[in-house]
Amino acid sequence: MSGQPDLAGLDLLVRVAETGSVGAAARQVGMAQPNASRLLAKLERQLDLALLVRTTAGSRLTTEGEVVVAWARDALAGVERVVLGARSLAAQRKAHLTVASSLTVAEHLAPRWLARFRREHPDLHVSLDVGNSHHVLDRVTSGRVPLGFVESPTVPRTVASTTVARDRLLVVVGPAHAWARRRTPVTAAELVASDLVLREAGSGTRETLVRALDLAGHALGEQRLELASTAAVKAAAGEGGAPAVLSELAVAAELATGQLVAVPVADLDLSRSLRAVWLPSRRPEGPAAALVRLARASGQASPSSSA
Amino acid sequence: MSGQPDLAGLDLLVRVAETGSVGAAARQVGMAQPNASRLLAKLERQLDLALLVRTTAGSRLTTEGEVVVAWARDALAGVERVVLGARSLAAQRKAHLTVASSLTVAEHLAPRWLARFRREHPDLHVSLDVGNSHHVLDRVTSGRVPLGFVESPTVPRTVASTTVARDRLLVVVGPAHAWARRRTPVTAAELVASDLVLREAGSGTRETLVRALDLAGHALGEQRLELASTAAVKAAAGEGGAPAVLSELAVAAELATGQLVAVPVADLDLSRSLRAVWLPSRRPEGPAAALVRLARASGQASPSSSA
DNA sequence: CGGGACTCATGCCGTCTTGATATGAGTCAG
DNA sequence: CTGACTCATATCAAGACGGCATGAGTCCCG
Repeated sequence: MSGQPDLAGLDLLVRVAETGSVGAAARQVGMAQPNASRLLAKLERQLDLALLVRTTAGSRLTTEGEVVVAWARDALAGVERVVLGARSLAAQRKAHLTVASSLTVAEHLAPRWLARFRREHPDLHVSLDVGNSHHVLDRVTSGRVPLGFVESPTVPRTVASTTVARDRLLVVVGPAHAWARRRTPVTAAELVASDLVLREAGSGTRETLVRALDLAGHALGEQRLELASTAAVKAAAGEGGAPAVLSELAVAAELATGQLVAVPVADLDLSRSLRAVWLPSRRPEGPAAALVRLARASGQASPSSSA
Repeated sequence: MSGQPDLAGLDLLVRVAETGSVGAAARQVGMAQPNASRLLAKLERQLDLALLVRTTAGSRLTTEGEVVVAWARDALAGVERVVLGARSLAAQRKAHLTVASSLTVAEHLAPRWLARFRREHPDLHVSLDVGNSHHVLDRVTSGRVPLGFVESPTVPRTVASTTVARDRLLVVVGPAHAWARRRTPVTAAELVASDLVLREAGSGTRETLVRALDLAGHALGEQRLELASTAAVKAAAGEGGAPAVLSELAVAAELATGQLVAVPVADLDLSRSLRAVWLPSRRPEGPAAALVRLARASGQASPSSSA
């Protein structure tokens, strides 16, 4: 029924939790108090939950409200990443620091870097210039950007680099696919014989796969289903019965919810490193150096809990 | 400027990425095609980005669009958790399986369980009955719910239990606080002497802290700032200069972005286990057993907090 | 070569939602 | 007891949104 709860409503709710007052929350978002009141009432109606205990001296959360706020914070952080990211894509003009980034990095790592970076340097606009690995290396070597991030297995000798994270390609299928229940690894031969779904040529992920297959003495056939976006590949793999090869970063969420299942693979090395790259003559300094440091820090922060 | 991008717009964008067609995406969400077209145009205007390449034979993503879609999926998953969670809170009436849960579990673990559980059993309505640990144990021992989740350090002998995850309380301060730069551990004595911000009495987190302090031979003074919600505690600790004690699950996101900093603590054991509890006479079976299994599985997966 | 089925965009209209304002009731501190 | 705060309700205009009709372009099949 209630398809989409208002983001403004959730935002408001979180602020009420923080300030203890509907009016104060309304002021924070520049909204008139009566409208805030109405919006919160609507939210409660939509969710069919009593979220707030309104007294004439302020508002307190109910137990349910408390829980919903925690969830809402998470959700709002997610859309904040979209907004911040979109700004970084659009703000080429006003940017003080432009960073070239490959698709995988931009999609899965950059949002957190940007969010954190923004807190440390609120006055600094950083812009994202995203393309494939070739594009990134070109931008860096030509000196048009001081820093880039790529997921290539190797980088040319003309640039300096440091590894900020590791990544691995996974073979995934929908839960209904026969391979989902396989315990013995799939071989490279089986893989090329299957009706694999792929990104179009030029994608770094695809090139990594091709190279790995090549090293194992195999080659992809010509007749493949090629889709325009990672999302389309995921959808095809999940719904339909075809296997796909995607970055583990790209499918982490789907693996967690069981929408996709990872298939063990034999005799193929599908790992690669994500590197920061720069011209040796232009070693990162100041903000750029901070960004690299931050990237490396969040890269290794993934395993379980931190000290 | 562009405060809140429409969720409907992001949803639509993701579906366009999956289907390759604006019209098809519109049909999926039950929206007329012209409106979808208009909404997407508005989204592009708001973000100031060209997301789609519209041909008269369908629509393809631009590079920027591709990236935004990945971010949007994450964000949408976040709000989906809110919606699913809210349903589980509200649906007491129609529920086929009701589970009692403490606040910490409900806030930080339940959303993923619910999302995953929903995929495995789409027809099953599970309802969340959240309260403090005492409440949960009461519901379970009285037989009103077949299963509960608590974060107590111990459980009574009258119930059976299994540990599904571990948790630890952290002392956190805002980045501006003096303790943020401390390398030597804070002692229990320092902690009770500080102007600690706390939840109101009755919170499981607070009781764990009190017990740990008690074991170390300390007691909290009376005059404390008590706030009504975890969100308010976080805000007070982050903005103001006061330290707070919160579950590591609760502050994972803030630690990642640097809004809060964890302070090392000496001579206090602040760890606890999150347990599933049930009556020995009513060992979980079917869906309930599946839920416990699932909880344990995601517990030892990555916290990956993110999204 | 010419339907037919698909793609998308534009223009129009009625409705519903939203924002702004005014006001009243209840609580709390000086 | 007054002033500053809390919240809710009512009202009105402006803007957004949904639905429908239409036109232009592409692709495929007979």
